[in-house]
Amino acid sequence: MTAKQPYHKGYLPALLLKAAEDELSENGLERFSLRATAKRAHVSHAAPAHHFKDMTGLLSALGADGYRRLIAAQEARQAQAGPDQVSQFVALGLGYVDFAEAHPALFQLMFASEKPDRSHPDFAEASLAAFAKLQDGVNALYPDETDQARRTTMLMTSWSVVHGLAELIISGRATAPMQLDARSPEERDAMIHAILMRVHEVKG
Amino acid sequence: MTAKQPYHKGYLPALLLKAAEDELSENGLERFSLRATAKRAHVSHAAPAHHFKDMTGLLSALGADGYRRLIAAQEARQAQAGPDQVSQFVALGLGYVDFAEAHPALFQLMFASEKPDRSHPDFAEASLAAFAKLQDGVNALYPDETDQARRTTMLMTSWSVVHGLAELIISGRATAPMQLDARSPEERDAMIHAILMRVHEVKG
DNA sequence: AGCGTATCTTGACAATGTAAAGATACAGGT
DNA sequence: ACCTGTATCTTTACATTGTCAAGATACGCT
Repeated sequence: MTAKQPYHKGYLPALLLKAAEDELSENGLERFSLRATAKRAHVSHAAPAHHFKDMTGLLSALGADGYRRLIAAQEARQAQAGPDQVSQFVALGLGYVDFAEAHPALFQLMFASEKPDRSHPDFAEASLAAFAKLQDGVNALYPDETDQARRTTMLMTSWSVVHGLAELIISGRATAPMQLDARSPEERDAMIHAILMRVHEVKG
Repeated sequence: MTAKQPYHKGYLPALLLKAAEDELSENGLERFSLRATAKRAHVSHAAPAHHFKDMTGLLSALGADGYRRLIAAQEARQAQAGPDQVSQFVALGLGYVDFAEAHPALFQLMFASEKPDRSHPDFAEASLAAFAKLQDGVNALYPDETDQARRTTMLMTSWSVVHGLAELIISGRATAPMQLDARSPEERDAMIHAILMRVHEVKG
């Protein structure tokens, strides 16, 4: 029984995903390193390749998990929102920004990066589910006979304003010029609420 | 007179910036390489350091130039728009999206990257000028007695929707799910126009 | 013409992602 | 119990990257 433990014990994939996310949170997406991730998981630098082929494979799995947690963040907001369709729809936007603020680097990986493989089954399925949820939320706001082109336009508009707000916040573009960080969470939520309702011309 | 030309001739900084932008356009921001940029400019890999200290220095200069060209794209739209303040404001948004579509990687470098040094004088001045232009456009829409908090909210909203649209387009997130690329430029412009006017409650 | 500085090249270094080969653990059959 | 094959992990190696230091060349100035 020697003191050195030559091999790793435990379920490595989950440990690597956790290590990768910690690495992302601390160093950001642009300084992400596969070897540093392996080191953080107390494994050799080539160990990840046996579970996720590439760095692409690891980041694809991590991104897929991110989409599932994005949906969870939205559902958390929906759970504490009013039952009407407008409140439920606004909750989608609030959860979207919540997630981006809580996991900025992961958010960038999911939406603005070419590192993950978007055709990877796990990633594609998860991202489509998140998109479908947004699409359903928009459709619920309009009667069945609404023109399809108009639906698409409103979907595009809603997604753009929420996504843009999230991007500007996490990239720091919104902090210095307009002290958005000085606003209280309640003010922020009220602003998102007002914007989305104005975009959709609903009275509330 | 030997055939080999040991040293480079010409004004290197401009050549390097051009090479760096070509490199960005072809490979994207995440695969950008300083050595490849130097090779493209037919210079040794250490030559850029004498004009722009770092890779950070080069990308900061490139980003600053990007902001100046972003303003130019907006002014080009303003030149062919109506003289009223609403049309002039909408032109800012159209030029913003024009620039993002024409130079996606440069756009990401400018807004969503930590590679450039945002405290670099040239970069900071150019980015502030672009922001000020947007700010002036929003302020022109509202009378002088308008509440400052409301001004900030409307600025935030306008920037978010236009920036989000640009991000979703250049990252490819808007193409597959809603065939945005299938829409004609006129339809795209009309959509941006309608969105911005609705956000600002102006009649037109 | 000579000197000093700016500009550019060459060489070296550590860090990175990936592939190949070696080492260890483990399951299943006999 | 033992052997064998496979999965898992490590080690080694390689090409590429950004940065630094040192050497080579060009050019302005006196």
